[in-house]
Amino acid sequence: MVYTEKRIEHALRKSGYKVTPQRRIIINAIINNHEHLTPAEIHERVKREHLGIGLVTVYRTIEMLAGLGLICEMHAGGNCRSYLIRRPAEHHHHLICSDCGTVIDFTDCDLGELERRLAEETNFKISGHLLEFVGQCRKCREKVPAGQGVDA
Amino acid sequence: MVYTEKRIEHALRKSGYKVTPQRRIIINAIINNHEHLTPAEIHERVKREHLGIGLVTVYRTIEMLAGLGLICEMHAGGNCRSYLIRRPAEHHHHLICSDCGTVIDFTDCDLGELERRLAEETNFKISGHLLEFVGQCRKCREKVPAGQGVDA
DNA sequence: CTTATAGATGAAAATCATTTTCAATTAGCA
DNA sequence: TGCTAATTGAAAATGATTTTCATCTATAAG
Repeated sequence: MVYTEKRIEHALRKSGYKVTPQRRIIINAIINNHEHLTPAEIHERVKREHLGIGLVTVYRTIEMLAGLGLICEMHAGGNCRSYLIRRPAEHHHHLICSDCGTVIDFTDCDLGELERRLAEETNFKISGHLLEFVGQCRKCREKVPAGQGVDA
Repeated sequence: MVYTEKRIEHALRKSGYKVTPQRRIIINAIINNHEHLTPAEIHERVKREHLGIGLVTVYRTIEMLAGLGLICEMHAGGNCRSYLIRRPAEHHHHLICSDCGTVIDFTDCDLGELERRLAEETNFKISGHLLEFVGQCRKCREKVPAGQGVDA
């Protein structure tokens, strides 16, 4: 299932939110981008279309969209600043290039067995998980002269 | 392998860092704590022993320790503020209670097969991964009257 | 045991991300 | 069309983190 502008607008209305031009522009900026963006980066892009949109509105819209599960956050390697990524809320994971930041999504993680065991051992009711692989994409690997070890 | 004060001090010296009383106190505060702490929380605890230690020094020490791989960061659920956790840099993962914040570590993740396949499919050189389960621990589950759905 | 010095410290200021406040505006229902 | 609650943007407030800089100190060298 792919999130189109229409579908998102419908979801907003269904939850009692108004569909404003600002929100439309912000949503489109996120939809039309295949990388993860910080709120500031989204604001950057959004301003190209409509100078007046304030960063505050970006924050507010992001919060709303995240609350509805229409976008999701990501946590790239070392630094922890929360990045946002355009993506349906479906279950998926990221493979991130530590050099250039390229993100590849994948869906199959096959953690059911581990989750079951953990739940049993710890008495937790597990509601979800975050799985991200970090590495170096081919392009970046070809750039550097020799291998550098990274540890996680 | 458990990180003792001695071992950590040795690691610092080996890397050319000086071992100061402040650093000792900060390291001990982190070692003697089994929960993840924010820099501010570490500062809290550290001040009990030595009023003079500044938050700045906590930040600087944390950065140094993280750089040496002696402590690690964690990324708890929704909000992304970087938490620090006392733990050897050995490979391990977290199971986090979304209500009370309790963290349980586990080491076996069995992602080798998936990692191999991803590497092959994407041409990435994968250097590590982040895996965190989120759920509700028994105590917190018993507190609430009925089940509330959480999605990840 | 001194001494010299690079590295470390702490206070204050600077920076940067995020949130709050509030008056003006507007989407969408009646 | 008009009403009203929701939304917006500017500015201020807040909070976390980093930088600056003068002072201090761990430690290597003598």
